[in-house]
Amino acid sequence: MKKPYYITTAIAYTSGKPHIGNTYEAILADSIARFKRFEGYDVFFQTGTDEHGQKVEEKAMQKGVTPQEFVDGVAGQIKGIWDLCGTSYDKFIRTTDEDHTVQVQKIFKKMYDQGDIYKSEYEGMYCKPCESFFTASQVVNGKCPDCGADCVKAKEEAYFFKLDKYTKRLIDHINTHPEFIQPESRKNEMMNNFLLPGLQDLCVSRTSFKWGVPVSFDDKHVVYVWIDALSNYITGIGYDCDGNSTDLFKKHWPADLHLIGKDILRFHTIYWPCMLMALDLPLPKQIFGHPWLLQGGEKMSKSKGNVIYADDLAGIFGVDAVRFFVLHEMPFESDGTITWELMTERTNSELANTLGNLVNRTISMTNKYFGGVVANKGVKDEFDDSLIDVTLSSVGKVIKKMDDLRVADAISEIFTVYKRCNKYIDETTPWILAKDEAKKDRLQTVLYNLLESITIATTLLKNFMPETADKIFAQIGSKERTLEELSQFGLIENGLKVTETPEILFARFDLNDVLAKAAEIQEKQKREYEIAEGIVSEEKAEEPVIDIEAKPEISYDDFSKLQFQVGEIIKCEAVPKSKKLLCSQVKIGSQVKQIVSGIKLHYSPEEMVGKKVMVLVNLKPATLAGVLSEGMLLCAEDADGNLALMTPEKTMPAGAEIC
RNA sequence: CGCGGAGUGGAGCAGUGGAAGCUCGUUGGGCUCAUAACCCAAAGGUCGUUGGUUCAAAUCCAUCCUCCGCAACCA
Repeated sequence: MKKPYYITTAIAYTSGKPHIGNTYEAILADSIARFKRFEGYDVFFQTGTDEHGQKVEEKAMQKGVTPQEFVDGVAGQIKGIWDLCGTSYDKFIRTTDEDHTVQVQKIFKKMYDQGDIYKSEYEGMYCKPCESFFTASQVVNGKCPDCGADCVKAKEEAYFFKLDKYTKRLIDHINTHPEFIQPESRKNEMMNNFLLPGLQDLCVSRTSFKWGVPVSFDDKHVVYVWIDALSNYITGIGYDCDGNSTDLFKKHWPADLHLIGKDILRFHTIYWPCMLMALDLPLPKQIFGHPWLLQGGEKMSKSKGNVIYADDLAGIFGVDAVRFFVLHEMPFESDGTITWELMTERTNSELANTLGNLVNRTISMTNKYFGGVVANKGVKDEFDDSLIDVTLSSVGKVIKKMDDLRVADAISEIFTVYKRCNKYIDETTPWILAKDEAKKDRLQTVLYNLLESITIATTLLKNFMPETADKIFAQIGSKERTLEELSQFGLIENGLKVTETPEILFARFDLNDVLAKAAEIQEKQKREYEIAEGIVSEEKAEEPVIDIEAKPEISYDDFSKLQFQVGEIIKCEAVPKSKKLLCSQVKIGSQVKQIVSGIKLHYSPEEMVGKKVMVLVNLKPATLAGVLSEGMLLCAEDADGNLALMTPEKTMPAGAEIC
């Protein structure tokens, strides 16, 4: 029977589109999953989305959609990017999946029943405008770090998970399982910072927002992120709290590898193991906290407009170039860098020059000298052994590197073979052999050896760059090998025919072209961000202008007859039996006027209240739809009839004259 | 003295006690099958500072400097 292998990524939070750093994790996990399959493991690869929480609730409200609609959109976007990048997940779990939420409720209840979870109060600094709690360390001089308002000490009812009960067991486990936390340097961080000083109990429920899994026995509370999100690793493969877990779960738990960002290592190496102990489940075998991919040395952020997205990169360079970059350029322990310049340079040198050109020149020569026919004539030379040795020995080296999760080094080993092939061409000088009819068999053998080496290396490459590998096999006409076959050199059968028209695998990119495209992308991104944050209006760029019929000129005296004032809407309701009318009570100075306006299609009564608007005050009162109107609210109207109330650009008191 | 990580040729990185390496870039040369690609060679580093351990230190210890991350309910 095949040995099982269960690998997961962290589930991505659905607050927005994932950038290349998030995508890196999915691609990294994918390459490991593919390699394990290649090695003959029965692999289950799970990824997905973490969809609950306050931030999602807020973002959804901003957009005017329900949280479910919002996460459906973002989850689709995330899945789309994972798919685009060719991640071969077996399951994409969403924390809003019903089978997941049911289990989360059961897990919570079980922990509560057995005394691991208890009800208490959370005390912290509370900011009223933000409706948020902050820790003492987050608060700046007693002010809210977000909005700057004063924070007050406040209490909130909450459930807590008892961590200290399991701390000692966890410390022992970490000490006796050195491979548990990877890279090892992170282990000390966790031990010294958190475990050894002693753990505070973990807050596992909230009452301040609603978008979460409800606590089944206390509907004021929703399950807070940890129990909800972390348990995806077991619910996704069919864990059941009541003992009816699926065969899939029995086969694959404990997980072989949780692949996560280093920023959430604490949750995975401390909270998650404690939770598993409470459920009496074995701990995952290994947790790998990978470093971050940084844009030009700094963290990516939307407001800086320097976020690089996988789909933008793939649009220019192609999916496999992106996979190659993130897999090959990331250091093992420290953060890696991605810039458009680096991406261009790497793609040109490694992919276009070393690999693409090698395949292209080899096929070209085979066509030129032998009409595309491949054959091993067995005429050896002094250079052959070294080529064969480098090729065959690469297999073991790649496996060794992958065992240590050294993906970047594994890819380097494969490229060592391609480079050796290029050197072999120079050593054997096929173009000189071709001039001598007597050396034809030698020439054909040289080309055979090249194609054989390329086939072997590309079989390994397929785990990291699946599309490219398939293209190469298609062009050569050879087939990918099994792991067992990789111990032999010379499996291509005589008579194989390469393609007559080799396509360029990777075109070289001109840096200036790339930078121009990048600038375009970043400009667009910045604009989208500003629109989303309401900094600029959507129509700002290329805004259509409107021409209206000109009215006769008036004198200043004519103008001064009109009295405009700022009015504050203190009450507003729809006018019954009317399609368009809203009736507002408008505070102007010390008096309140009733004004009816035809803006119901554009403003709801609720959003009207509190607005400061421009009012024509001395208009003769009139009755509209049976309701008295003592003035007029001024609006701008565009060609489509959309209305926008005129409001003062700075805060002004009700009654201020507009002149 | 909060905790942790990092500092290696122009750039990006490997290298945890025993003759300073890799890729890119630069310079020179070779070659012409190929995507101005490929191959060879050279230049370029007091391995952050200062001290210590050792026959031997980029590597271990100490000190200092600089940068970065984390600091516990911001997912």
